[in-house]
Amino acid sequence: MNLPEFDRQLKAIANPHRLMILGWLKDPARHFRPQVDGDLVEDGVCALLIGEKLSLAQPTTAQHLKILVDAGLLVPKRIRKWTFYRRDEERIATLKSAIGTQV
Amino acid sequence: MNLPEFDRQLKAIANPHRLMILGWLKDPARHFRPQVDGDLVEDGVCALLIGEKLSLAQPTTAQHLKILVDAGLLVPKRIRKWTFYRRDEERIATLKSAIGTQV
DNA sequence: TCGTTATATTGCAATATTACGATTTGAAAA
DNA sequence: TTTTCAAATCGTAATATTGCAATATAACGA
Repeated sequence: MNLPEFDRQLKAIANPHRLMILGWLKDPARHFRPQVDGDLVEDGVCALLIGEKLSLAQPTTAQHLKILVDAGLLVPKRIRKWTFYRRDEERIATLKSAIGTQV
Repeated sequence: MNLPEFDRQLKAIANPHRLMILGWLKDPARHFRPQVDGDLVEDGVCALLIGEKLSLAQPTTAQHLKILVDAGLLVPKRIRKWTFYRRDEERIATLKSAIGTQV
């Protein structure tokens, strides 16, 4: 893992709101109500529901989600009008492993 | 672990210079020349040597070290004129464990 | 096509972070 | 006591982060 990416990922998780997003997405069905289009687990959670739970303005939520996507920790999936977000468990596992060896 | 402290620790490690400090202090003898007062492993590494390796100005190095100490990841020890820094392996292990469960 | 809904982008303000020079403090040496 | 050296603190500049309002874009529905 190259250092710039590692650093970007560490910065991505070093924020309470983004930590909450990652936590909620571990078990979407437990934290979000069912969606019409897109399965909570298969496709991920709609940005609207995440923003609702964060109690932040829509652009701010979008910004946090972008940081997590750019860090490779979330995968976005556009379905119809919505963008659903789910964890990239493989990248997250790699990050944790890197923290284990490099910190 | 309360969230403010966890967040402070994540922010502390989310910086390339501070990551390097933590990395070097894992095996001080490998990365630093012997010191006159204070054992590299027992007492830790002198701030001067750390700053030298970072190629940063003294106040900047002191600031980085303070952030790591405030996060509980480094332990400072004043001996004579110098302050030596070593890792707090227990706190670091606790942090890694928290990342494992919360990220 | 026109209006509505969901998301993304832009621009901006407030605050935090990172860096440095200058100065102060603390301990030791002259 | 005075000087010297290591570290800490202060003040400040440059940059990054975090938040929001306004606006643009994309996708749908009438």
